Amino acid sequence: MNKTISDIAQMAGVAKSTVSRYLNGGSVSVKTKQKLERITREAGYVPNTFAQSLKAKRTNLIGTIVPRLDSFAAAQTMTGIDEEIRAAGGQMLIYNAGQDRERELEAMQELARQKVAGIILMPARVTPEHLRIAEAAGIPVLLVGQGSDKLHSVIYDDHRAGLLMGRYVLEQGHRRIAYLGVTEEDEAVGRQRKAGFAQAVQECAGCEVFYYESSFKIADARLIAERILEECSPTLIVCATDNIALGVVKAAHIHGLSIPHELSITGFGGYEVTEIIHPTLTTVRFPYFEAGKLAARLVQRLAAGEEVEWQTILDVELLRQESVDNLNIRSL
Amino acid sequence: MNKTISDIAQMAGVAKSTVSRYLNGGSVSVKTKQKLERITREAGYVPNTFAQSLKAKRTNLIGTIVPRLDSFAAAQTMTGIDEEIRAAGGQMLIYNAGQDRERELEAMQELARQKVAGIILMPARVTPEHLRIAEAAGIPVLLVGQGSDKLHSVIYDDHRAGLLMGRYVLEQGHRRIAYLGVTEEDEAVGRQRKAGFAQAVQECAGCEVFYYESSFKIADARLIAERILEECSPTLIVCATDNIALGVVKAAHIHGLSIPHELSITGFGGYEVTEIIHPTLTTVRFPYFEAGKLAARLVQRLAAGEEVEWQTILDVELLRQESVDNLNIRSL
DNA sequence: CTGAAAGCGCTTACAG
DNA sequence: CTGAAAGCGCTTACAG
Repeated sequence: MNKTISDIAQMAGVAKSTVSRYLNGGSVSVKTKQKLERITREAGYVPNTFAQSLKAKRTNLIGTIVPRLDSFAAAQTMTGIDEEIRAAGGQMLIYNAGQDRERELEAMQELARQKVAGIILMPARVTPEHLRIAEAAGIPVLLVGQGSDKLHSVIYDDHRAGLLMGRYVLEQGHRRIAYLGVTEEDEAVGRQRKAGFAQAVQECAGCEVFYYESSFKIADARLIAERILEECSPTLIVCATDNIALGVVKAAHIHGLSIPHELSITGFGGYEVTEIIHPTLTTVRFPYFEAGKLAARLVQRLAAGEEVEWQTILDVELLRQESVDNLNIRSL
Repeated sequence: MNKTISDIAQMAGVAKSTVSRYLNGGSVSVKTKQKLERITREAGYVPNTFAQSLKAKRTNLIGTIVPRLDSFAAAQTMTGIDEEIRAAGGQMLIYNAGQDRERELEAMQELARQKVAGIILMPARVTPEHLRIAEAAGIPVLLVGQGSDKLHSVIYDDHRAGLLMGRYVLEQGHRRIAYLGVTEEDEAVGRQRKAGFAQAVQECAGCEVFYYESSFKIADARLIAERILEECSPTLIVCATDNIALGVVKAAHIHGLSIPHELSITGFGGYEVTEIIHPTLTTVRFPYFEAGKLAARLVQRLAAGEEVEWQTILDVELLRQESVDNLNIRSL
């Protein structure tokens, strides 16, 4: 029922190859061009993508592997990737790894098998298997959010994010602080943010910091927050992500602690919800959307065989909102 | 560099067709089966999906068209669809329509062209063009969230949602209420929710309701909330979605109104954030994830040529949380 | 159970 | 500028 290139060729009285050339912008006489233009339009011709890909051995698909579909960061990044790829006439194929490393690796193989032009990966951690599969895939693999010395990447300046936040809260006079981080297996979120924060602390005398660890889940963060409040009564809890901060905010409300006067709280991420809640959450904005757009551009250039910068570090921005008390003013 | 079926055939000393039959579970002798098993494994053979699809004229891809990637409802639905399709050995191809009807229609055509096995569509509104394209596509199209008398659908009981919420807030003694809805072009969210609410109001004497309209955006809702507060000072604002409710909550905070004592607020949706904010938001839970799973099952059955129920209505559940004041108790 | 052959719809050198 | 031919990797009747 769908017209093929042969049908068109027959209707136009030319050879299939001429139609193909016309379709792909090859050299065709003005006359046949006009004729073909009319006929393909009238016949409602649409090329069969499988046949095209089978022959050309490539697609305009970019595979995107996300840890989960329902996270602010993933959604923003996907939106950015999609926008950019669509503008270039391509298409984004999303693979949900469900926060499971095995599925992440499977996804890479599956996408390679489908001959996507490139893969954008948002891993929690880059393992040797990732590198092995990426190499075997034979197509460009670009990392977002985590770096690697073997793969191209777009990353955030997590260290600076931690530093900015650390300096800011110290400026505000906080000296008894809990840092609620995540596993150091996560280089970006677990190590770098914490290291940046720790550096700020080192620059300042007489500051006491208590380090804790949570998963990325709001509910888990909330439980640990309860323990923190019991164990060390800080004036401030610095949380490694906005979601963790939300869990801590929840715990504070349940304990009847007023934010920021009885407990200050900060996050990292710049999720939309941080501006919605009351008080608004002081955090560091990460340019997820921009990272997605950039990643899409880079992976497309890699797919085209172009040279591309090895690693791009995107800048972050401190968002001073309402959830941090200024202890200097108070003590005046 | 990738092995083909011919390579395998040659290595095994059999014909290509035998290899193909083995791969597709056709009748092969135990002996050749074992041989082929070993050889395909050792050679790391992976079939070329394009060649398969070209020949078989079908894929195991299900296209999903979402209005946006970064919404709670869309994310939950996609996660459900993905989980179910993956379990069945298929794959989900996501298309982001960016809340643009034109792009939604284009996406349908594009997916049809790619010979996906079926399309799951989450439209804001079903137009005649949708129906025309769906028919021309020649593949099953299933709607989620909006019904139609021409297409299969999975919908929510929006009318009952409105009714449950209406009855509940009236029970709590509210008699001066603002309803902040959305355009009636949206049959489900705009018309049905409001109609259910209006029915509850009709069952109750002496209740005054002021109807307003907003877009789906938090910022817009916030602006309209300001107007509502000035114009009619209700004890309660019923919002057509949780996001709209968040905008109203924000406006209340800015005006220094305490929730729920000075202003009660409700939403619809059951977004995760409603349990995070303080006070928690009274809302109606919509089973987005379950809808996604069901939609995936149904569209796959349709793709297999099976008979499927025309429309499935999923039930909703009132979540009584903290954002509605009980005026009865107070007046005692 | 197995093989030879045709063909899915397209692209790409190669002649002319 | 145009056409005939080969081939991408697979599946599917059809014989045997």
